[in-house]
Formats: sequence, C-alpha cells, structure tokens
Amino acid sequence: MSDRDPFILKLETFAALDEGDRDLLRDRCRRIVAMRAKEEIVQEGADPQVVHLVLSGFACRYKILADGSRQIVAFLLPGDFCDLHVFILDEHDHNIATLTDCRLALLSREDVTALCGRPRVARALWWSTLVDQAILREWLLNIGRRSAEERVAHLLCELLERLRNVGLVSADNSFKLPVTQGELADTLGLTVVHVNRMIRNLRDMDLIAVSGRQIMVPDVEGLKRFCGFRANYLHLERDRSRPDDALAESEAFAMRVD
Amino acid sequence: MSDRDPFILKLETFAALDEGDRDLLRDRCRRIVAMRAKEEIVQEGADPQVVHLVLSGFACRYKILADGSRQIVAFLLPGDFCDLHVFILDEHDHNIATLTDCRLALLSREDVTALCGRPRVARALWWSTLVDQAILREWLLNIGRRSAEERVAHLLCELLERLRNVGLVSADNSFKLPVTQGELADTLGLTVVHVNRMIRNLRDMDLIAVSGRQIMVPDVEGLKRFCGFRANYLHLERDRSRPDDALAESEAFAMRVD
DNA sequence: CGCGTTGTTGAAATTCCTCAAGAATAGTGG
DNA sequence: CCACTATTCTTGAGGAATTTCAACAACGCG
Repeated sequence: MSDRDPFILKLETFAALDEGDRDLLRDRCRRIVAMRAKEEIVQEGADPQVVHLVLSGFACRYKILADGSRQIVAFLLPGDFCDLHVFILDEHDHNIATLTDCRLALLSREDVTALCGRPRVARALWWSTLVDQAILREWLLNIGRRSAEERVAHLLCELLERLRNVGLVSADNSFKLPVTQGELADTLGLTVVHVNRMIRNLRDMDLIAVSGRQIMVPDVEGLKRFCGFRANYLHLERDRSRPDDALAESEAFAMRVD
Repeated sequence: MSDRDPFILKLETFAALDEGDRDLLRDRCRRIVAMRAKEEIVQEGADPQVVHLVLSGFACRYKILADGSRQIVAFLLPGDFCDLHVFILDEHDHNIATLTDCRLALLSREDVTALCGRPRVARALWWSTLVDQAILREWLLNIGRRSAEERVAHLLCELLERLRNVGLVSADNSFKLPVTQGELADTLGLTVVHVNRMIRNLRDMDLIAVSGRQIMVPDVEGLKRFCGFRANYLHLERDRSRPDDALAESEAFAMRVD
C-alpha cells in the first residue's frame, strides 16, 4: 500500500498524520476481505466485534420497512468506516451492504485500541464519525426540504467532493458512480421513475453529462448554485487554528478501547 | 439537584454510574443559563468553546435554505447535549435554538475533560453521540419512506419513549409537547396544513388524544403498530452482556480533551 | 380588550407516484 | 461470438398525496 491509500487520504483531511501514524494505519489495515456487489456486510440486530473500513468500491447503510421499501441512509466510499460504533452500541440498528464489488479492511477491537493510542489518529476517527453525522443532517435537509431535481443535484455535488477528497475524481470533474437509479431513488426518498426524469432534466440543462455510469460535471459552480450546495458540512478543511503539534503533545482525545 | 436530574437519568440508561460519577456530573453542570423560547443557542459558522446541555425545556437543531424553508434535524430534550462535537469540528454546520423556555448547563472544555476522565461517563457521552446519530438515520427513513400520517405517529412514538426515559411521561402515557404544528412540519418535511390534517386523522382514529399541548396515547402498542415503530434505534436498553465493572477496571473509552 | 401567533378548513394546483410497456445494457452459458 | 435472460433505463398516461393559497377561528399574552 502507498501513501495514496484512500483511507489515509481521508483521515489526513483532518489530522496531519506523521509517518508513524501512517505506518500504524497500514499495519492495522492488513486484514483485507473482498466482497461481491450486493452482499450484506452487517445485518440489523447483529453484534459483531469487527470494524469494517472500505478500501475500494461503494457500500451503503440502509433500513427497510415492513412493506419492503428501503431507505439508504449513507454511502460508504473508499476511506469510510462502516461501523466504528460497534464497541459502544449494543446492537446494529441498520444494515450495511456492498453496492459494488468491494475490498474491505477488517479491524479487531485490539486494532482500534492501537489506533486510538495515537492522539492524531484517535482525533481523526472521532472527526470521521462526526462528519458522518453532519452528512446525515444534510441529507435530512435534502429530503425534507429540497425539490426532487435539487436533491439529485445536491447528492451529486456531495459525491463529487467526497470522491475528490480521496482521489477518485479526474481533472475534468468526472467520476464513476457505480450505483443504479433504483439505489439513488432509495437514497433520495423518491421513485426510480422520478429519479430518471430528474437526471434527464439535469442533463437537458447541461448541468451534468452522463455516459454509462460515468458522471461529468461541466460547470461545478453552476451545479452547486442550482441546488444550493455548500461543502462546509463535510468539514474537509482542516482547522489551521488548532495546531496538530500542540494536540499531539497534550495527547488530546486519546480514546482507548478495552 | 437530585438523582432525578434528567441528564443523569439519561446517561444512566447506558452506563451504571456510581455516586462519584454522579457527583462529578452535578458538580460540572453547575453553570446554568436560562433562555426564553425561540432564542438562538448556537449559530451556523460559529466556533464557540462551550458545550450546552439541556436541563429543562425543548430545543432543536435546524438548517435553513436560501428560500427560507427550514428543516429541524433534531429535538433536544432534557438530558441531551447540544454540541458535544464542538471540540473536534472546526465550525458549526447548523443552528441550535430553543423551542420553549429552557435551562441549559454550560460546560467548558475543562469540564468535558474532567467528565471524560471517568470511563463510565466517557462511555456514556460517546453513547449519547451515537444515539443521536441513530436517531438521524431513523428520521431519514421516516421522511424518505413513510407516509405523512405514519411520520407524525412515528415522531410521537419516539418522543414518548425519549421523554419517558427522562421521567417526563405520566402514568397514563401523556406528555407535554410544547411545539407548534409549524415546527412539527419543519421536522417532518411537510407543510403546516398537512401536519394539521394528519394529526386530525390520528385523533379520529383514536390513536392519540390532544388537549392543548398535552398529548395522550390511549393505546401505545396500537400507535406503534400503526407506524411500525421499533424502539431499538434509541438503544435505551443497557447492554447487560458487557459488565460495567470490567469496563471501569479497564478504563475503557477514556476520552481526554486537552 | 386588542393583537399577534397558532390552529383549522376548503378548493385548486402541483409534485410525485403507480402502473405499464418497450428499449438498452450487462451478464451467462453454449 | 452469439443467443438468451435478467437487470436497468426510459417514456407515457392517469391517479394520489401533498402543497399552495386563502380565509377565518381560537388561543395566549401584554
């Protein structure tokens, strides 16, 4: 693995890791499992004692209603942890599944403990959990108060920024979105048919260009303006006012597990 | 303050605090501020270094769109922390305001550090953050995939259980809901008019009884069945399989801040 | 008592969904 | 490499849920 691993890239968004931090991360993420598309990673009600980290591919969290309708409540992209909460909460309140073929790192309780022994890494894990929460709030706003067209556009803006952050967007602002329109519908609280029409609208307005599962955004600012996208909730700008050195010295946020 | 303080009740849902833990909590929550209804507690973009804890009254997190429409993304009830994340994230991505007159405890960075020095308290704070996240997921499902009638019913079920947990529900399953229908609409992604009609429907079906701002639920199981409410996402059952003593001994989850 | 906020209801407009069917695409086995 | 099948995408038309607009009643507060 190289420094360009998505999960290291992602954690470095917030904490300026040193070589020791990175080595530890690489070392603890050595247990890797490959999964096919549309397989279950974690079932609701389960109490597994392993943390999953997406190395490549797309996965999602979702919930299902009795009538079979599904709500996807998070996209898990390369660099995202699936279930950091597993050591605190008693049981899973949602399912996690792959959307595409995935490579996942498996971390034991000891691995997480070791990672949390490093203040900067611990802080980065906390940060990653809190960003997940911020994304949930934004999605709630998206579904609750934006029109269907804006919802689709907003989700694409978010994916553009999140994927860019882990090096998965090319120079022309295009990225692979290996997700069906049905899955987008389950994410946005819409039906497949309507998502399809909204995507068509965005294409007709030249806000996006779709070829297969590749999305190209010709005018990023234009798309963001259209749906009122502001990236602040992703907290991708590391806070310069809180020097990492001071943090490291004070061993702030050491979170130890067992 | 007595052992019956809502915030202590809430934290005890998960961690079996001892007298020392409770004393520390009471001690650190001594700085109290009273606020009137509909005042701002935290503004988006701000970087305050104080954590707020609701002692009495209702508050909410919310986000606003450019066109003025609002989405409430969390209800903050007695015992809930408003902004535990403040020491990690650089800036607030949402606003927090009171809905009713409130009493809030103010915790400094040092207070939080002190609380996190106690493993059981630290774990309870983590737990409270993760439950907030679980509630966000359920709300997303609620808005994304349930009918308007079910949405209202589901929110009432959640409030019933959360308020019961902090001792604010009477024996006949009634509780005070000091929230306007407009605020419910902004929570559920609906309009005031429609919320009003849905409440009427629930009344007509005898699933709830409303008198002023008091809600009575004559048949709790019936209401839950109607909207498919399952309380598991609130994680109110402390996990008996993980003895607190072992936890305490191992100093698990000590989260230190500065 | 008067005034602003909140609750309530009706009717028309709009968004989004459902149903249905055909076209394109991807995957599979021969 | 092709035929076959399943999944996904696309479009149309009609229907249902929800919103918008508008008006008035009820309530709470100074």
